[in-house]
Amino acid sequence: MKVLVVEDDQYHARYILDAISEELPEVTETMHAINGLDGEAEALAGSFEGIVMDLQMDLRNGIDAARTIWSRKPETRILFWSNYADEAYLRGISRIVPPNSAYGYVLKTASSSRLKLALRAVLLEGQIMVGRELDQLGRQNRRGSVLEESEYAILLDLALGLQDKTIAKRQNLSLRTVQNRLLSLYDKLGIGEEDGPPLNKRVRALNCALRNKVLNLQVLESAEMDYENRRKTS
Amino acid sequence: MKVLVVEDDQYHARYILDAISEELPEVTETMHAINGLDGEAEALAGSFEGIVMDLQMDLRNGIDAARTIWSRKPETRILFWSNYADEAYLRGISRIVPPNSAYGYVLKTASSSRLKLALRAVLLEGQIMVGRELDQLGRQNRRGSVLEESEYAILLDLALGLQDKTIAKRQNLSLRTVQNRLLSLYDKLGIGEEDGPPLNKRVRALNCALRNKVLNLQVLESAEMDYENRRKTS
DNA sequence: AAAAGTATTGCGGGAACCCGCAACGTTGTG
DNA sequence: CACAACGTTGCGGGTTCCCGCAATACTTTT
Repeated sequence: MKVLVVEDDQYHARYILDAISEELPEVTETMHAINGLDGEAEALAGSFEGIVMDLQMDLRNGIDAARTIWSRKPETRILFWSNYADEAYLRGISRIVPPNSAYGYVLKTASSSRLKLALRAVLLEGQIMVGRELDQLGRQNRRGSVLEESEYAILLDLALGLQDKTIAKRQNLSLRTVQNRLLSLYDKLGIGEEDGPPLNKRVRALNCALRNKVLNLQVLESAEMDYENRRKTS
Repeated sequence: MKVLVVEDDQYHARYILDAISEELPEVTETMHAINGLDGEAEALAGSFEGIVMDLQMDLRNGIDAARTIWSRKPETRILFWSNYADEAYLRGISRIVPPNSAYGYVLKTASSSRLKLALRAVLLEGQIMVGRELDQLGRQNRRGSVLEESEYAILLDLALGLQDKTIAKRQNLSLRTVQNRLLSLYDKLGIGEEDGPPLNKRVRALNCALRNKVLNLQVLESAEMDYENRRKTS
C-alpha cells in the first residue's frame, strides 16, 4: 500500500512518517509533499490509496487540495490532521467528501495512540473517524443555533467585503432578503447584545465569526479566489 | 542556567527540548509549559534566565505572556519561535521589548542549524537575532508604504467593529480625523483599486489586513480583551 | 381545507459611512 | 518672517446600511 503525507511542518512530517513506518507495516511506500499544490500533483500523478493531509498550508490549503484529488480519485482515503478544530474546516470538508469514501479528522493535540488508531482505521480499514471534540462543534455555537447553509454563504460574501446589492445579485435574492439573512446572522453570532457603545455590525460579524472559528484565514482565501474566478468567467 | 520552554505543540516541544539538552550543555535545567498562562506563571515564579516562547497558543498568546514577564523581569532573554511571519507579531513584539534586553525571532520553517544558532546566540550570549525574512516585512507592504502607528491603532479599533464616533472618543480625535486616517488606511491596503463592483470598505479593510498578515487572530483577541478591560475600568 | 408558521419582498426613514471642499493650526525650511 | 507642507477639524451631501412595518408567497400542522 502506498501512502502520501502532505504536511508543511517539518517536525510534524517527520513524526507522522516515523509513525507510519513503525506502526503500519502494510504500508510499503510513503511519499512526502511539503505543500498543498505539491501534494495535489503527487496524488494525481501517483497511485496512492491513502493520504495524510495537513489543513493549514501555504500555496494551497488541505481542503482545496482534497477537493481536486477527490474529484479525480474519489476512492482515495484521506486522513485530515490539523491543529485546529475550526467549524470552517468541518464545513469545508463535509461539503467535499464523496459518497462511500473513507476519511478522518484528527487533531494534532491528540495523543499518539489516538493518531495511530486513526491512521490504521482510515488508511487501512477504510473507516470514517472523526474526533468527538469536532462532532459537537456545530451544536455549542450560540443559543444552540447553527448557521444555515444559506446564512453561511451570505457570511462568506460579507467577509469578502461585498455590498448588500452585490450579494443579492450573486445569490439571486432580493436586497431585502439579503438583509434579512444578515439580521439572523447577526442574531446567531450574538451581535448587538454587547453592552457598551453600538458597533458596526458588519465588521463585528466578521470579527466574531473569526474568533468563534466559524471562519478562518484559509476559507477567506479560498472564497476570495472563488469570487475572482467566478467574476472573470461571467 | 535554567531555561523555560513555552510551547503547546507536543511535537515541537519535544524537538526543542531535545535540541537544548543536546546542543546547549550550559543549560542545567529545563522546564516545559504547555500554554501562555502556564508559561507566564512559571516564568514569574521560577528564576529562568532564558525562555523559548511559541506565539500562537490558547489561553494566552506568546506576546501577551512575554509582556507581563518582561514587565516584571526585564532582563529575561526570550527567543520567539513561530510558524508565521506576520507583521502583526513583529509589531506586537517591537512594542514590548524592554531596552537592553536580549531576544530573537526564529521561524519554525528554519533549518535545525539556524534554530540551534539562535538558541545559543539569544539564550546564552544575550544577542538579538531576527531572521532576515522578518526584517523586510514592513517594507514590501503596498506601494512601499508602511502603516503609521496611528493608522495601525485605528485599524485595530476598526477590526473590533467600533464605529467612527467611538473610535474618535477612544483616541481623542475628531470624527473627521478618524475618517481621514481610515482613508489613508484604505489607500495603503489597496482598497478601492479592485475592478468589479464596489465593496464595503470597512469589511474589506479587515479582510485585506488579515490576508496581508498585518493582523491575525491573536492580535484580534488581544485587542478585544484590552478594549473590554479599558471600557470597564473607565 | 383551514390555520398557523416561516421565508421573501417592497417601502421608508433614521443612522452611519465615505469623502470633497475649505479653514485652521503646527512644523520646518529658506 | 514668509512660505510651503502637512495634519486636524468642520460642513454638507450622496450612498450604504440597519431595521420596523406590512403584504405576499410557500410550508407545515391540524
